[in-house]
Amino acid sequence: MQTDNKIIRNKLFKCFGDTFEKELFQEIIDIGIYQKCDKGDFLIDIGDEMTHIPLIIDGVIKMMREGQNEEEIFLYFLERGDTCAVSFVNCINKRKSMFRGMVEKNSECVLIPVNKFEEWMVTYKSWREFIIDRYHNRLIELVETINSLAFSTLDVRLSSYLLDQMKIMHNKKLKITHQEIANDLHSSRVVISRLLKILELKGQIKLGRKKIKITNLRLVK
DNA sequence: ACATTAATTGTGT
DNA sequence: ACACAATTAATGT
Repeated sequence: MQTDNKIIRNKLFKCFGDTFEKELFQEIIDIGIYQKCDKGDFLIDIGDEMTHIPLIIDGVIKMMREGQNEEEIFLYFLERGDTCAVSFVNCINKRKSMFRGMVEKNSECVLIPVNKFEEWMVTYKSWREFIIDRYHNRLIELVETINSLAFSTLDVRLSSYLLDQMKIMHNKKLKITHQEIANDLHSSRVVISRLLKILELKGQIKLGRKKIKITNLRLVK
């Protein structure tokens, strides 16, 4: 690893230590490029060439898709132990990224060059299984997103969005504005404000300026 | 500490 | 969806 130190190694081990066999883990240490990114950075943007695969060892990445206009829609989060699974296929085919990955919470990752990625697919069973497993998970998440887009009303989507945020941030207090939620869900701020108010009146959340506290939120469809 | 401004949220039509 | 009021945070003096 280029920026060598024990802390990174330990973090990496915490996330992937029992996923990968020893030799592979050592290779990751040797070859991987450590990168820190701050909130708001783009880890990957739509149209970017994929040259590396990130293994996320800390923080949260928000993946989204952009429509024709300028609007974005939230797809799913990546957290520690995850990797940008969709980029695998893009890498192999030398395609450009379909998604945008924005750093939601200060993150750290280790970048693996594509050629190593392909090599390890053949040489390491644990790598192969890891990739397939993560790809599978992404697919499930995407199907869930599609389901909710197609069949759920906005209030249900909002509730599940809040629960999602809570889970990924490991915090019941969300620092987020109504406008940001509206952008993610492809709705308008006013509508989100109203739905949030209803949730507050039901006693499921507590609203504050730039923050939402989740008290008793349940998903009832 | 106070006044001004900007950003965020609430509500009626 | 739009308009505007109300509230709160940020900044300057």
